[in-house]
Amino acid sequence: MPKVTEEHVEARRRQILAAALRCFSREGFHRATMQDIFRESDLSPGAVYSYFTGKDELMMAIVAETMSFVGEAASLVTEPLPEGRLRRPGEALAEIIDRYQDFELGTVVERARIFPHLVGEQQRNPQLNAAVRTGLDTLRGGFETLARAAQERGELDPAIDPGQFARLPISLMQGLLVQIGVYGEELDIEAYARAAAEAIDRGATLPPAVSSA
Amino acid sequence: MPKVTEEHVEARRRQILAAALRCFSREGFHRATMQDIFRESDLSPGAVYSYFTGKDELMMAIVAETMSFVGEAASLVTEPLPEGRLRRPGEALAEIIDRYQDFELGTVVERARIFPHLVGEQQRNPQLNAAVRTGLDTLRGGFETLARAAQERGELDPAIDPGQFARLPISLMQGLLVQIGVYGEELDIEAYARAAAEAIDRGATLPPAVSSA
Amino acid sequence: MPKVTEEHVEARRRQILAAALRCFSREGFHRATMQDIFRESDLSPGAVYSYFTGKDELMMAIVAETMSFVGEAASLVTEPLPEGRLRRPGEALAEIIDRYQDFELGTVVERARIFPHLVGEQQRNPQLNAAVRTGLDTLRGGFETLARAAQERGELDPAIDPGQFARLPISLMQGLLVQIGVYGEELDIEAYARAAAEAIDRGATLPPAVSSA
Amino acid sequence: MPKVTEEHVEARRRQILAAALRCFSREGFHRATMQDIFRESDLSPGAVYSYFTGKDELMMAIVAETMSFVGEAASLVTEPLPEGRLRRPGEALAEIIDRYQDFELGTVVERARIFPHLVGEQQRNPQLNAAVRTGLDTLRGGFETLARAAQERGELDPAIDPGQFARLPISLMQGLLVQIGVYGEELDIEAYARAAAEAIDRGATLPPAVSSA
DNA sequence: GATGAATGAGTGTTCATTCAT
DNA sequence: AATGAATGAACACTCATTCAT
Repeated sequence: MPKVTEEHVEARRRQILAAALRCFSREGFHRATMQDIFRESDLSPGAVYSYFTGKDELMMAIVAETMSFVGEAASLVTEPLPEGRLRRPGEALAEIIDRYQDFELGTVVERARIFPHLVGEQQRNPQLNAAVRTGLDTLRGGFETLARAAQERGELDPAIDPGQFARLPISLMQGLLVQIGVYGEELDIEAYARAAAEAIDRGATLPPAVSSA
Repeated sequence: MPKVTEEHVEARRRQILAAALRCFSREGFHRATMQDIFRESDLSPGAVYSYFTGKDELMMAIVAETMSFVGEAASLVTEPLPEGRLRRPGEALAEIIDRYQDFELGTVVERARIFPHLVGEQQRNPQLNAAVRTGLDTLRGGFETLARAAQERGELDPAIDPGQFARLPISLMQGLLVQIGVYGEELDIEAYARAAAEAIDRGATLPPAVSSA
Repeated sequence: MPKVTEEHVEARRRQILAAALRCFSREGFHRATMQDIFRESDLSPGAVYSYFTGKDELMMAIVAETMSFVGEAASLVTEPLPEGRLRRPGEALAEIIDRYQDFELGTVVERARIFPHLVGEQQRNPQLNAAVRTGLDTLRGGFETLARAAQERGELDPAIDPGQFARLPISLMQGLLVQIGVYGEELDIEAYARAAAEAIDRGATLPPAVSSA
Repeated sequence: MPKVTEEHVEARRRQILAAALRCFSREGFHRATMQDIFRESDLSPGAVYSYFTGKDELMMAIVAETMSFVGEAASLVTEPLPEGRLRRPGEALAEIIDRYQDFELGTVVERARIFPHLVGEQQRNPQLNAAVRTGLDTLRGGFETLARAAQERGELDPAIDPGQFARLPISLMQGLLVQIGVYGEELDIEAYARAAAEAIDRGATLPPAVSSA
């Protein structure tokens, strides 16, 4: 029965990763101990080590899971809406934030609190840095495309440099994560998303009034 | 000659803090070892320990120095310009970014790379979290004041919630730091500052054209 | 099988305590290093630290074991003999010395060589000092009781102050330990015990014979 | 002026030794730090190191000073009284205790509290052990001589083994030091000395009354 | 002579990992 | 497959000692 076993293996890996996420998000990658993870997962050292080669692999698995969100976000950004048009940049940002809340791994606050540790790790791991750059570049490229399209539609000031502009929604996402890390559950993510989308699409929200004139 | 000694002490402390900043920003607070700092500072363990009580104090000194920038930024935000008017929010953001580059401690990239480690630390240290919250709340309050003033001057859409809006320039600063962490020297901070200021003040840049009409 | 595990734990703790006793008795509490104890116990640092929280606990465990002898001695002193009478003070002292040799922890010489280190520790640790005082006060109280009883039986000069007198058998025990520390195996403990008992009970053993003459 | 300098040197050495005694007696030889001694002596490291080669020499100087008391005691024991007779053993013990209180080095309690540290040191330093043995053997030899003389004078039970008996006054001195270490100033040394002398000379104090009859 | 900043070997302790059961 | 006792390299930190001033 390879299938049953495989499912079991996958379940165990999930159980361990969930425990690792909680520990890493609470203490950081380097301060969390394997003991913490053994305790949090209710598993013995031997058990954990039979599913992962060690702490590094656990870290990287958490990192990969988190980064998969960036990839998902990047593909979401440039995907046309059902009605055929591309999203406005702020609209895309709001949707990314929305999806972030439904992401499967742990809770929103836990995921947000992993973020600075991921950045810290990426700063000292060239391989990881390369992966992050690629992900961010793709995402930024997507927002740049949306910005150009919005400019073409007359929804965004044509004087704006779309390449620089495209960094801003990314920053607003990153800043959101940092602020969730600070304020926890108290932060109103929906309100933030609306304000952020508005600010990014501001040039866009007015012209409709103009074009109706 | 107390002056000479005091200067010497201060110089040594600077030397050690600079080394600590480099180490912490490269490796993170918990991964950087005291040995790293001894090596980086060209000082022996005993020497370092005669100026600081230990790793924690070194961390906290770096944290405090970094946080002092938040305080400085907060007071800058609400300070009226020479001509008497308050800055527009984006204008204030651009100036904060500007000042950040002139901050005395280490290089811009080193300071930026400390940022995620500071966030990670603050997430698990309630005392530090309280300090960060206070700092961010003050800064946000400042931006909120600027936003209201801009609305009163007719430069910002009155439909905007100034409380939520005020989070955005802060996010744009935080996102900038994260992106410097990723892209290092390659990131064009000036261009980012211009784009960020524009986006925040967008409602403001158009009306002049409108009012001139 | 919790029993097996519990036995194993207890055995390991004994093994470590025995090693610690040898090290502490040879080098003193503060000069003995944990490395010494790892070597002496044939255990790794991690193993030792999984049974004891650190050097302090090891010290205190040795101290407690040693002090338990004082408690045992105190209760022995005032316990009536099978034939119903109380011991003469010197008799009680001899029995205490006797029991000391059968005490379970380490060898007689090792235990004796711990003694000055225990005294040194007690001199700078108020909590330990309080415990030692209590123990000694009880023991002295016991000898005082025996002295009064001997006086009543006409075996001890009634001019003697029993409170002061009661310090002397304690000193003879302490002095024995110090001299074992100096002379090691060469010291004839039995002969010492006989001489000490005689000296303490002298008023008791001779005068009856003399006065009857 | 070699004389002035020599005096100065001697004064400085005294000052340092006094500080060292206080530190060692408070913390023990191995727990007291050189920093403690610099602070206690109001001298800089360099100053202390120009009078003593290091901590070991300081320890040995304190030890020597303490041991010189043993030598003094030994010669006192066998020295005939002005009236020509030898002291009774208990009489000699009382006088030793008396002299101990007038000893020049530090206070009585400080000297007493050095004692266990000295014993601890002697247990691990063969050279020091040899010196202590020699001192104690001489002292014991002295008491043995007094005991034999007392037996010859009919003041001490001839059945007593003078060799073993001679250990007892030494133990009573050692026990006194230990108990001063425990009880500090509260211990009534005079009362202890009287009780101890009586116990040692017990056979002696009664017969004179008998023989005079 | 005197100072005290500096050294660096050595301390107590932790924790990722292994492997006999 | 699973356990958890055990390992040992690496860590933060201390302190006896030196030496440029």
